[in-house]
Amino acid sequence: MAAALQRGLQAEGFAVDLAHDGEQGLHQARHGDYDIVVLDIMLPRLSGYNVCKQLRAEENWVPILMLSAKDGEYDMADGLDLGADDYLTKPFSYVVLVARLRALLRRDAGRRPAVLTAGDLSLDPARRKVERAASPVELTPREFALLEYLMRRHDEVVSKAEILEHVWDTFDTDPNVVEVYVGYLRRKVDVPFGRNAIQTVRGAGYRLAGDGG
Amino acid sequence: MAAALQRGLQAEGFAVDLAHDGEQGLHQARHGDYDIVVLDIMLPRLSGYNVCKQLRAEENWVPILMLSAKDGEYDMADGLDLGADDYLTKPFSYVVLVARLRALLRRDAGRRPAVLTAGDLSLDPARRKVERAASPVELTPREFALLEYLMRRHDEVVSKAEILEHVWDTFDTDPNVVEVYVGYLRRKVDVPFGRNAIQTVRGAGYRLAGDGG
DNA sequence: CAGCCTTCTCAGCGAGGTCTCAGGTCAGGG
DNA sequence: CCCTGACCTGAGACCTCGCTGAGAAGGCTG
Repeated sequence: MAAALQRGLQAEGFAVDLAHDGEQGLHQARHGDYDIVVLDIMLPRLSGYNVCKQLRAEENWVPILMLSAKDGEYDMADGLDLGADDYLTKPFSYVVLVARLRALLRRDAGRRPAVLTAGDLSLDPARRKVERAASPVELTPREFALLEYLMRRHDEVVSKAEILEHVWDTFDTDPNVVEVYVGYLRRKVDVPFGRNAIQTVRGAGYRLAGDGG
Repeated sequence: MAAALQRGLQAEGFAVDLAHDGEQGLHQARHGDYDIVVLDIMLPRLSGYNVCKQLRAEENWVPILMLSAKDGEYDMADGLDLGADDYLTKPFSYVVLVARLRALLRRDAGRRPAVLTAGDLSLDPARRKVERAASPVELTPREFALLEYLMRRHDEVVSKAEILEHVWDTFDTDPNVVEVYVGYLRRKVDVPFGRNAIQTVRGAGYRLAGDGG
């Protein structure tokens, strides 16, 4: 049945990966950056039930649509309690499945956080969180705005005038304040990690290395 | 009354179908793909009570708002136990009805679990109950609304302006009132338990830690 | 009407963030 | 090798932001 679904969904325009047992599926879900997971309860090696539980325990919030036989050991309430986002019992209509998938994808499209990255440096504008090599970094609002601007233009050389305009919203301020804040940033995201992501381009401005320095 | 409601809601921009008895309503709910169902308890042929029960038994999770006379055979707890998502007793204000409908639609846009959690902090919107580490916490309506909003957006930084818009339904109020209520909340859900779930992000707003602080 | 609860305003305070300044360091050109 | 201009940085003044206690206003209940 999985193969049939795969062909059908691919014809629908989805890109589909298939896992043949729970362990493989869990591994793929962890590392594959999927938009959605379709999870059968009855799986070899590790039940869909446990795959779902495990993913949620790891704070992986990928949308999950569960499938199960009607009289299975687990019922819909269990599935939803475990953190599944939707649930279908066999036999289900293929059309219904696709409709539910689209609904889940639509729902999630709006919430998907746009996280900026440069090497092992990441910045999440919505959560206002910055991480270097998976450890959190605390920034003040001004520092955060500056880093966000540099990351949005990573690999480009950005002049102090541009920075003043976009981060400070002025143009006739002493550019030294930019130098000062670049210094603050370096001491928080580069120096403690032995990196050099924020580079000075003498006479031109600064460049944030796209590979994180 | 049903016809009056239909006209009012249509004026409000909703598309409304009307059923004249329980059996017809059940049939329409089954096949109509509605965003929400408003269900009177007292119906000819099949009570609203039984319509709700039947739909849930069929694993139809369309949001249901129940209406009933004040001293009816069934009370609010019965309705909620049956799987209704919200409940109004007659006489009710039309404005309140619309507000609840919108709240249900909004809530269901994410088909989230009925109970919001963040670590050992939990909030049940339907039952208006909050618990920290399994012990109940008493909140005023305003405090509850604020916590609910923060929990729906846990881990995100939420600005005072957003909070004012969604919890106070204004945008040009002195943001200090938010600070005051955040203070109240902390003294009820964080301080007595030695937690720090509600974090200040200076210059940006507040963040409710997803793991409960 | 009295008492209680809730909401909201206000003003003071203290921590933390921003920015200026001056002196130090460094790169590049003559 | 020295000069010059660009950049870096430590120190500190200033001031904004957020927290809090006090209390007024309004509503609900008994």
